Amino acid sequence: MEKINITLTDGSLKQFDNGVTPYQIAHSISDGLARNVLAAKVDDVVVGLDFAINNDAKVALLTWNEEEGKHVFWHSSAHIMAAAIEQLYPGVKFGIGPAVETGFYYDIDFMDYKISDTDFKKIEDKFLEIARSKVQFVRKEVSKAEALDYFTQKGDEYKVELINDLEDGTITFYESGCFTDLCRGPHLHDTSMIKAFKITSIAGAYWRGDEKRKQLVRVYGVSFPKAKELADYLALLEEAKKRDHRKLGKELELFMFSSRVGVGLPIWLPRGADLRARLENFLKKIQREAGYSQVITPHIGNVNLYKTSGHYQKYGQDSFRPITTPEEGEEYFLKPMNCPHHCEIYASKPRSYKDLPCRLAEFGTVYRYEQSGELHGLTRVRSFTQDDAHIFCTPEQLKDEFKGVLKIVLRIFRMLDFNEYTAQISLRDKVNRDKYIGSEENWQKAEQAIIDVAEETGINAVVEYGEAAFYGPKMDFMVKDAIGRKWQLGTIQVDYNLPERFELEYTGSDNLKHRPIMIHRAPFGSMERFVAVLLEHCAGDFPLWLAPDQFIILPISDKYIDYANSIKSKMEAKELRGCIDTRAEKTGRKIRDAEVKKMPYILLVGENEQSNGTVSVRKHGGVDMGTMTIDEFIDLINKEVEKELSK
RNA sequence: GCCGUUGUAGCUCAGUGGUAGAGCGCUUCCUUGGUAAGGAAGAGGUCAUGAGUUCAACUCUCAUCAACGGCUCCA
Repeated sequence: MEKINITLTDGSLKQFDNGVTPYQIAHSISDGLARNVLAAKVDDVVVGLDFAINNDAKVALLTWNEEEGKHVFWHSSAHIMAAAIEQLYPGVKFGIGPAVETGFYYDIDFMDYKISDTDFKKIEDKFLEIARSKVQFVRKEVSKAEALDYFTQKGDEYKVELINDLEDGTITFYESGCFTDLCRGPHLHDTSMIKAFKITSIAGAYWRGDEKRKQLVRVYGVSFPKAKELADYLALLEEAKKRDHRKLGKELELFMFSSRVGVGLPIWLPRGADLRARLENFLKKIQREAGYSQVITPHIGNVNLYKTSGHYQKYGQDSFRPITTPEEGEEYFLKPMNCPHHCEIYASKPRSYKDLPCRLAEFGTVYRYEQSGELHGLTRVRSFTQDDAHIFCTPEQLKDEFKGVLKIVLRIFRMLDFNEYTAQISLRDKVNRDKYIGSEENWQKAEQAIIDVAEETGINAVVEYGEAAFYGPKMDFMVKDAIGRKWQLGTIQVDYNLPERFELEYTGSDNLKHRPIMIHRAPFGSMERFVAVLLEHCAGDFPLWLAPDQFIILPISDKYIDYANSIKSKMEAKELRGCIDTRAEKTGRKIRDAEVKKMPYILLVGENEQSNGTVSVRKHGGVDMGTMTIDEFIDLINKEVEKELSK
């Protein structure tokens, strides 16, 4: 028998008979691995365990510990869930059923069946019944005609539609018991490893994501090789709920909503407004140092402004209705973006190349209509404040300007310990380039500049082709919230369109008129979303420089309230902020309440402290830092804030 | 906007076809205390809103509004 060379992930080389399967390889290594292996990657292609390897190859065995292993596991689970549902609801039709980040879903047309969470239990039971019976996944290559024939007969028009889009000769079915599905695979060998399953939610989902087509029922599920892992996962979800910014925002009295004010319109309460102001002031300071000028523009703008910018044509119909003046019938729009206003500022006087770059910054509140079902706490609202700025520069300056912006973004992320962000560079479609405005030369220059800057800065950015806006390439920053949803925060966008539309110019050294390039940028993205994500990130334990209260003073008894007041005044004179718990409660109680309120420093004052002019310091979390003078404590806070700000 | 779930005291939640309950919080009083809950009393609710069924609706039905989980869209 002919031998082939298999390179394993640890770099070791082993010889096997030609036609060896990943399962056999796993088995040759250890019984344990053979029991746990879910799928394999052969030369970077994920395959099933029965895949016959016919030439020298790199093989990685995938277990539950690998994302790709989990995905195969979940994808197979999706099939079993579909099988369970088909048995319980004969005649339903199936759309697609992929694995997702955590678990999987299947889009199903339930025909006349009504389905709700009361049905979950029986589907789960049926699922486990099938899984326990150790059903094998059998791969079958079929011709397009056969495939179409099968699903036409079954009456599943969704699968027929999918098959019609496929090339003949590449179509495979997977059979698991009596359920046959169109599927590229790969799959588990059999269902015996799927030990736990739960339907997590159901939702409507348009067929092929198209609002105009039929809405199917998307059934979300998650499965695990061990029952305990399911329990752990559910516990983790419970834990994550405690970090939810909507819950924390209410508890810490940072912001609120009122349906009487209007849905999706956040209201910042005093403590939240103060916190936001600290963030804004911090960024203003950085921007001042980086040569930005602060501007302020109105919350509405004449409809013609947005006709010039193009926003009206694109968003006019899907936005708040225009505001009209009673006498003249002029139309105004609530500002959906700040850029048109800033373009007007740029255009307000002649500019020389010596004036560039011109950096105009504004914490500009914008208003956008979002569908009611889309609103979500502070992360998706109808009125929000962008930490916006527009940089007008020459093509030569683009790269440095981009780099300058990126530095600000990264500094903010570093300071707030946002280590798990993802950066995405969005470039033009590689093939279809008709839809992009701006010269080929400028685009190339800008795209290259972004790539170079990312490299020089050492950030780990994913490049996505075809994701650029029609007006220019961009770089976005995404951060996950407590439940794992991704939100876009910062963005840096190059724009050739608006300078064109507003006919912006500068006089070059050649005494000719040139068109500047514009960069839109918002390091936070929006103050609302940023604070939401920050709140979830730190679970309400804000860094000291941001915390609404930096300390709370707990008098041991009301004999020491006067002393507490004198300390508070001293600290306020040094621009530290805090409060006093004057309730007639025992110290243990006051400490507990202060801990629950996430007070960074708890200062106990009683007889000892009063007679010595000191405070007893306890840090949030229970660390006793001993007794110190008030000046020492002020110094302690200042040093900590300084350290945080210099990260 | 669409699909599904939910809506009872400031918060977290019980509850029943015969016009409401707990814990926490709040108010008052007692207690004046040393590193995560001292004691007692009291106030507080058109049971989201509107219609319908019924002798009777917080409970059943429908509609509306809002919140929550998704879908299309986006900071």
